[in-house]
Amino acid sequence: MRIEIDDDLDLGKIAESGQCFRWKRLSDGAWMIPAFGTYVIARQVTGMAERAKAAGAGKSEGSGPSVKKPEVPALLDLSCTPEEYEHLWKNYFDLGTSYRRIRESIDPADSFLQSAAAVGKGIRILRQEPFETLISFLISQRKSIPAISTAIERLCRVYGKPLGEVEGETVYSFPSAEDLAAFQCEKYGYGNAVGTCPEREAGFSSCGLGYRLPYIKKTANFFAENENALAEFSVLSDEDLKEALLSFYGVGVKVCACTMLFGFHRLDAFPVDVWIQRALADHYPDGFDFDRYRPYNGVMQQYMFAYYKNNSH
DNA sequence: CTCCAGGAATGAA
DNA sequence: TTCATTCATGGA
Repeated sequence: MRIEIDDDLDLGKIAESGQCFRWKRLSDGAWMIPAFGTYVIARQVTGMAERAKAAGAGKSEGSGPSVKKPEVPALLDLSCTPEEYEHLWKNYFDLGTSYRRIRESIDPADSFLQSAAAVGKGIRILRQEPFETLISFLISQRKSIPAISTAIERLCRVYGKPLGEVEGETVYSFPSAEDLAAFQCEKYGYGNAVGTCPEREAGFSSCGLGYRLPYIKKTANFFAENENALAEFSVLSDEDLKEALLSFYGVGVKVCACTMLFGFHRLDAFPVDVWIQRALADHYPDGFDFDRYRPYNGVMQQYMFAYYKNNSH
C-alpha cells in the first residue's frame, strides 16, 4: 500500500540515526524493517529530501520573508495491508506525532540547533519494542554500530524465529525474554547448567556479546519471570522509569537514556555520548536549556547527533 | 598487526 | 562524590 505522510520523514536518516540496528537496505533502495514479530518492506517514493534537493538548485525566489514554501508530503510504499498499517506500522513510525512542528519550535536565534535540525530533518523516533531496545543498547556499549548490528543479527538467528525470506536471506524475529532466558552458560554461572554450556553449542558464544552476556542474561531472566514488568514500566513517570532501568545490571545512564527514548518513547530523554558531549561543549558552554525544549529534548539530541556524526567534528 | 567502538562495574582516592 | 582500570570482541 502507499500512503502520503505530510510530515518530516526520511527513512535513510532514521536508519543512520543509531536508534535501530536491524533495518536492512535492499538492492533497490527499499528498507527491510523487522519489528513486533514481523517485518515490512518500506520504500520512500518521493520525500522531503528529494524535494529539497530539487528545489535547492533554484535557491529561493526573491527575498520574500513571509512566503512559506509548501511542504510536499512524503510518499511511503509499504508491503503490508491497510489493516497492518493501521494497527502496527503507523504506530511504529510514530505517524501520530508531528516532527515538523517539533522542529519548527526550535529557537530561531539558535543557529547551531537550526543547522542541526536541517541536517537531521526527517528523523523520527520510532516506537520500538522496549525489550528489544533495552537488550540492543546493552549490547551497544563499547561497540561500533556495525558491530552492534552483527551481534544483534546473530542473536536473532540463534534465538529468534524465522519470519520469511528477503533477497535470499532469512529474516528472524528478535528473541523474546523467554527465548533468551531459556539458555544457560557455565562460563558466567547463570541458570543451572552443569558440565555443559548449551549457549556455546547453540552459538551464543559467537554472538559477540563478550562481557555483556551476563547483562543480557540477567535482564532476560527478569523479564521472563516478570511478565507484567514491561506494562508496569510503561506507565511510570520518566523519573521512576529511569530509576527502574538503572537498577538493571549493565544499564548505566547512557543505555538508560537510549532505552527510554527509543524503547519507551520518552521524547525528553537525552542520551549523552562523546559526540553530544562535544556538541554541548562547543555550542552551549553555559549549559543547554533543557527547559526550553521540554518535553522534546530527545528529538533535539537526535538532530545534534546527526549533525555531529555527518560533519565528523 | 594496531586501534577503537553510541559504556558500565568496580574499587580507590 | 569523581577518577582510573578493566572487561571481550568485531570492524577498519
